[in-house]
Amino acid sequence: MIDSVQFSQSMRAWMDTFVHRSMRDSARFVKTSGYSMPQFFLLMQVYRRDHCGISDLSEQLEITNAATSQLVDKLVQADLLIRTEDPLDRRAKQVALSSKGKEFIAQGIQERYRWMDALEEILTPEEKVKIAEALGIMTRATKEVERIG
Amino acid sequence: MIDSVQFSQSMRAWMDTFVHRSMRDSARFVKTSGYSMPQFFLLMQVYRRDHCGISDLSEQLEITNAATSQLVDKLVQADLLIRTEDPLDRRAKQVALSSKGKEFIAQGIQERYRWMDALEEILTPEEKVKIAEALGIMTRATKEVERIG
DNA sequence: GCATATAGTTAAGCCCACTTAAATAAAAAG
DNA sequence: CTTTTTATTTAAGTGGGCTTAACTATATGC
Repeated sequence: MIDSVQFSQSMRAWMDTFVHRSMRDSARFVKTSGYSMPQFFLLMQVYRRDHCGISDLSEQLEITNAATSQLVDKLVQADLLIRTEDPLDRRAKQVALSSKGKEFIAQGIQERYRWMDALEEILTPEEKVKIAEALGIMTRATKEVERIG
Repeated sequence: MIDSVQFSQSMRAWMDTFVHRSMRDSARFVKTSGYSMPQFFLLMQVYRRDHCGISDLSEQLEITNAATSQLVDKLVQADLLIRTEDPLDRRAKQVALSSKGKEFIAQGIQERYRWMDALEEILTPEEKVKIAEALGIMTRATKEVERIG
């Protein structure tokens, strides 16, 4: 029981600070980049899936196909996305990041990692080992949860 | 050196899954709530600071005072915020969450914690202890970083 | 006390994301 | 081969967030 309480408390405290930080940093990065949040989210989706169709994206982003199509179109025009016909189904389109798009996302992720470097500097080696182990456990567990339910 | 590599890798893997999850969950919650992301962010800011002025919020959200004023006004009308005159400086306003606003934010945070409960169920007691310790270290370190630079 | 700076609001207007409805075109079903 | 379903696009229209510019009201500095 004590384990659970400690776990919950430390987890919540961590989430509060971490979510706030990552949201703020992402928002700042996107704003200075000149692109919009919806555009960024869409690009992140494509990044995570490597390539995908319009309907996939609509489902993930929970917007209509029409909205996705328009959003994608702008990003294609901005040279961040490449849109090609799916050879197996000529109705469908395959969307993928262009090199410019990849670079953009890479920057966004790097931005996200920036403070991690700062964090690393003030941690002792023993602390790092502990954290690495714990995060490994959590990442695996999260994937497990995602898989099950 | 090996510590650092392991630390970085586990940290990045964790951030990837975690940021994605929390962003998606937040977006979904906000969408179903009927309010907008900017409104949600503003409310979260107020929540984090307990109460604050318009200019404070503008600075945090990196938008103009005019935008903040309008956003706040809508949230006051929606009964999520309470706006009062600062007694020490009658030009300034104090903005705080109403009970409805508090409830809304509480829901948002709870949503964020929901998967954590699922996570907890599949972890062993020993794993929980390790994680609690590691997250405690990280939360303190993050605050330290924030304080310094 | 007067000039200036500061906190916030209001108004006008722009842009963008989003929706619905209609259209196109290809695949699947019968 | 015709009908129906599926994937996407286009067009029209709505609403919201944001900015700039102008305005009000209070505080501060000389």
